Amino acid sequence: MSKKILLIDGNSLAFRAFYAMYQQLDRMVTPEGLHTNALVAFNNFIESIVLPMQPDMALVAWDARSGKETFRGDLYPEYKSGRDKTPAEFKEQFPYLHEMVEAHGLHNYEQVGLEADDIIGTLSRVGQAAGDQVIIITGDADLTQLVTDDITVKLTKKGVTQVEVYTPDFIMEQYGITPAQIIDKKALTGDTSDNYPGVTKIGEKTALKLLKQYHDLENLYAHVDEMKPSKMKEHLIEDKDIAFRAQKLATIITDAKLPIGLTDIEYHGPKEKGLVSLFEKLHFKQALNKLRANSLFDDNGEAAEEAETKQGNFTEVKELTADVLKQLVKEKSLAFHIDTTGPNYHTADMFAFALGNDKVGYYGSRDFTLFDNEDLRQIIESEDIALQLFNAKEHWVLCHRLGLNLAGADFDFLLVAYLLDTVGNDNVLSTLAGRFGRYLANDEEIYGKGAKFAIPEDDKVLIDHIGHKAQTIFDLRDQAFADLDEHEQGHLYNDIELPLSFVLAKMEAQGFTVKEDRLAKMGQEMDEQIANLKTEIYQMAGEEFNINSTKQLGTLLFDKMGLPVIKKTKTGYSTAVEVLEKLAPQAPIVEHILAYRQLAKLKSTYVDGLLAVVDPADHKVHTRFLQTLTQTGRLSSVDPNLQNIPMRTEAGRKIRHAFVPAHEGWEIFGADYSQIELRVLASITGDPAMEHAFVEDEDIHAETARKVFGLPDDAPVDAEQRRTAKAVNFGIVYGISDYGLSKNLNIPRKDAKNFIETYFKEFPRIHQWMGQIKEQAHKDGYVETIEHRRRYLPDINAKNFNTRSFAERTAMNSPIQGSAADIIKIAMIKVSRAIEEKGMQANMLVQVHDELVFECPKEELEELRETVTKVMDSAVKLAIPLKVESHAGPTWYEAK
DNA sequence: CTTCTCACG
DNA sequence: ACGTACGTGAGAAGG
Repeated sequence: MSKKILLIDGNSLAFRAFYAMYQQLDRMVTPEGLHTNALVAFNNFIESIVLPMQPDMALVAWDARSGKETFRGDLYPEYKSGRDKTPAEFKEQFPYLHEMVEAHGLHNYEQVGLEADDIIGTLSRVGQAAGDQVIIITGDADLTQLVTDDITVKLTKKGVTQVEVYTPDFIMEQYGITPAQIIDKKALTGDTSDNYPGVTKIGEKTALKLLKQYHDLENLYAHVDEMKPSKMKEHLIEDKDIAFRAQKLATIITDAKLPIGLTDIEYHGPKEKGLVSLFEKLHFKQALNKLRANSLFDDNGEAAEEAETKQGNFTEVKELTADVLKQLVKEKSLAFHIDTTGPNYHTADMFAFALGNDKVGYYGSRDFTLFDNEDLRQIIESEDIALQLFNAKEHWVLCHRLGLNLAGADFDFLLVAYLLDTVGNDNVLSTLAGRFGRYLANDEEIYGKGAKFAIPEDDKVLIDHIGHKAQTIFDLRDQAFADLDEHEQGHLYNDIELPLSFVLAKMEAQGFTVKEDRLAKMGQEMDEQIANLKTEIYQMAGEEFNINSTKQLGTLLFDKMGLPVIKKTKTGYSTAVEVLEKLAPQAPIVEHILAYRQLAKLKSTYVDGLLAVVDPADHKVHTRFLQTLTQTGRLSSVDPNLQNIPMRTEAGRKIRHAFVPAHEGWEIFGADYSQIELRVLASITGDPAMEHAFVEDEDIHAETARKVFGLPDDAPVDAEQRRTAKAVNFGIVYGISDYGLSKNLNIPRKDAKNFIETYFKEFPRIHQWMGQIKEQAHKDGYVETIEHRRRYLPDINAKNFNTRSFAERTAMNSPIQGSAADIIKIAMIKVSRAIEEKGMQANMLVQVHDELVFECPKEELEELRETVTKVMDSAVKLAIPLKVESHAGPTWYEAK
């Protein structure tokens, strides 16, 4: 019977693998310092291309490691010379490539005196002779000369997981020649990568033309005298020897003497133990998890053993009943978890929950009427039963919907994992558990995703899964808390993030009232203006097109109207605001397009977008503040995003008229920190000049202007100077670069550089701190805020200048932005407590990074203003005073 | 599902 | 020489 024989060109694929993931080189390093980019890509290649083929025989051929003494070297000493030296980061991965091949159940082979091509060439002919089907995978187009009806070559196209299939028909279609003629094509053109020449001035196009006419090299030279006189003819005659030598060099050996045969390369599938040990060595966490997930269902001996130990992580999950709850209510500590049908826990359906601990075991249920059970209510509401959770904020809201007040939260795995390491935090229990070496099935595997989402009918599947979640949370508690201690983050977790999560939960549940009719009316007015603008734009353009399409707009402005291209994007012309503003003086249509853009944005995002998420039951929007997303410690807000409601332009700011208090006779009150990031910077660095400016409550941008423009202390500063200084201050906070500043201010880079140098001279401690924080990042691999919030910077020692520079700017910016985030978080907790203690009715509604928004009865306004200002002012003790400004009014529009 | 643009701090 | 300002989320296009 015909067998499937797979022959892989190891060197060319490994080489491709290395460069396919070259961008990742610096970030893919094991703790031992081994680069793994080629290994990762090669593993992907085997898993996605090789395994699905299920070959009967499989071999990976390598060029012999010792020297290149092949016949080709004898024939032409320059063969393959002049190549760049193999990078050390690639070389060190070679031994593991061989081990990986073995572990996947493939065979390695190399032989002195032969190249990988020759081994593949020879074995492919052996296979063909035996009547088998041969598949060759390579990144080297040379091998296509081996193609026949029984031998297919798959050539990697992009990276290593996309291939193009070469058959005789395909080659004929592509080049108009047969596979055998590929050798003669190379005889004529030579090969720059293998460093041997062909006939002078003959490239691919000419070679193909000649081969179509004369079929092969021998015949061509037999008739070369009959050719019309031409430069090409002269070159052909001149370089005849070179051509025949190139022909020999290009010819892959198909009859080498090999001590191995087909029976030596039989494929019997991957060797699980080998893979596990290799992946552990290489710290391939994803690959390991995948392996473990699959082995649970695998029934071959070796894998089953593996599965047992993995399943041993979990105890049996039982059905939760009222009797069980009688037992559970006596426990001091319980893991608790609810699953919902979607990420928006304000609206998603709850379909299963679990409770348990290591002593009494784990219990799951789909029956939410159990939440009427007194024992369960006590478990959730009692301060005395410590709850172990994944996302405490979500569970507070879910319990709130069930009419319960969640209390006694002890461990929030999501929050702790985020504090330990913000990088690669996908907010999914199973992946975070993986970070702690604990396997758990993905929700996606159990429930599916998107349209395929379905709650399993089988209790065994559903109840087991949710029970295992509870167990995972419970089991990881001690380890996670120990890590937290090691990071000195106990205070950050216990006194800031965990209490904050309940402050946020209440804000979310409270919601912000939106006057839908006001919004709708604004929408109508906008629609009219949009329609008018559209007509004018079409008229000016002389045609109708989709103004929202950057592609169509680009065609109009740059191709049809011939306006100068200011900036390009990856895919075409940029039509961003800064580009259009530069074009506006040259073409009146541009102003209209800008106006259209602004209105279209406001209408779709803020009018239609907001109306779509207003809860019809209470006319409020209930955002979710994501507490474990940003890399700096800030919050983010989704569904809707209440942190980017327009403010900077009057037209946009009007949207805020629609945000109103929940009750008649109430007001909206906003309080914001003035210049908090610069104050934090002044405080951390202890810079005397900056400190002085803040202590004296000077205009900081004007003060900076005097410094960078060398003006006397009390000299007046004009608007332009202040604007420039403001941009410099922003730049400082972002981790300044002359390039960035020059772009922002639209000034020559040299001038920007001057500003920065002067700035650093005038604020020497800031300069000093910038150097120090970078150094610390290089040494430790992370930076910290005033509350020990940590941000890891895996790219800080990258070889690539850009990658490294980005990490360095981040090192400067994160402690500043993050410390400001720490401060307002502390303030939020204290404000919330103060409101409660004073028995005030006010509600905190939104946080916008340096600003808090409240609603309160009019009579309470002054007390609230006093309380909030005082608490925010004194939230933390800094060397620099914090300053709070506040505004109030009937809507959010006035409260800023 | 990615890219571009634009809203906020 | 390199070619970047820091942190977010949402909507519309277009493949």
